[in-house]
Amino acid sequence: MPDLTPSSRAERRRSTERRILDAARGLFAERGYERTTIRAVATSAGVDPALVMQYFGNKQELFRRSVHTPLDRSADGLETPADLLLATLGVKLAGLPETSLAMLRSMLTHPEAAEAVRAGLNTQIDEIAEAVAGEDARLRAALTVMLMVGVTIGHQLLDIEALRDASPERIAAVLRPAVQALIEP
Amino acid sequence: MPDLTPSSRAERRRSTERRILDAARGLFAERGYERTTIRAVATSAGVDPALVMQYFGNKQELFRRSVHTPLDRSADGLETPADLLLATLGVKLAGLPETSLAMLRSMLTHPEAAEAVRAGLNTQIDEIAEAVAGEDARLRAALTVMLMVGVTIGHQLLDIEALRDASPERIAAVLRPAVQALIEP
DNA sequence: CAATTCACTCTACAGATGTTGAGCGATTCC
DNA sequence: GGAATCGCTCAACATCTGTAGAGTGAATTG
Repeated sequence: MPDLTPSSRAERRRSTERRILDAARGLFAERGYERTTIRAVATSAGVDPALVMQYFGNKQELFRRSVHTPLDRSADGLETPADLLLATLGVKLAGLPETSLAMLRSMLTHPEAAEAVRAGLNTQIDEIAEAVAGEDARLRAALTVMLMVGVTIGHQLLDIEALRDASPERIAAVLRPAVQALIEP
Repeated sequence: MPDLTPSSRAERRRSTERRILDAARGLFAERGYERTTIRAVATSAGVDPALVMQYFGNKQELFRRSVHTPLDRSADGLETPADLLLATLGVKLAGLPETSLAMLRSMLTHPEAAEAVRAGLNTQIDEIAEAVAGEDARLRAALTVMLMVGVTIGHQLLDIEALRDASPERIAAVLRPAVQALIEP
């Protein structure tokens, strides 16, 4: 059912590598790091488990590569002039990229995911803090970011009804005054 | 080093059961469900792994019992008249009970923990929604709750610097206007 | 004090997991 | 067209996991 052309060796390699990464990313996002097995990834990619190892060496590295976002600046290191936060939240609620879902899902139980998320969030916090005046700038930025994270978790990972039933626009609208209260002392 | 009195059989039983539960709770809170092994719990409690099984039947049940909060109403089913939210947040930031930490830690990767947390949060949301007027009551309540969860995760589980360095009072103070903006349309 | 109960440990098993090395067969190179 | 390359699979490993059953010795009971 995929492409019928066996194509060249190099192409095939890239193709299956991508299939493995896609499968891994999906499973990491859905189940988190520990519950995702090499075998499950291999099966989902239609490949032998040993091949996964050959390609990525170990599970850790597979996770890193799955979760790596090449140039997608909007994914995690967003460009946030204080109020566009809500726009990017809209994006997040509409459907966070699987790389981010995978890291969010694993961040509480997998040390490396935790570190990656921590680093990403701290970057965001610093960026936002610059746009905020006052002594509490970093604190306010951090609280704003964790508000976004909390809402995202409730919506995307925990599937809280009250959030699932609301449109991203409505959520953003309700959230706006709260965000303003946080970043505009 | 513990009590030297071997005491009665019944006492000893309760005592070691509590030791096991304490050990389990601590490990679940620290590592989450999957990374916590029966053997680690047993070792930490100074007991044979088989005894843990004998006492609790299986890991799932051990988790349930570890995480069960007997009468601690302030833990998760808080009594929230809309503004006392911040007071209870203060409690959370000062040090969430380990039962809650264990569930929070595991909620993204362990289905049963997810369900328990979802149920607890929905209860909170309902309680808060009653105190909020307007069409968006439940949505506003949900966003408020997820704000709290987000901040708690950042502070307790991810150890975000900007939050770690701030006192609970300061956090509550900065948060107040935002919460008001959410629950007072 | 003899019999029994019972908290507790030892040993072991079955299954899953990450990981490895040998090998096969088609593609590529000269 | 023969040799080398290389994507890929097979079979197997060592380890760790949750879990079960038999047994032991001290507390309890009559």
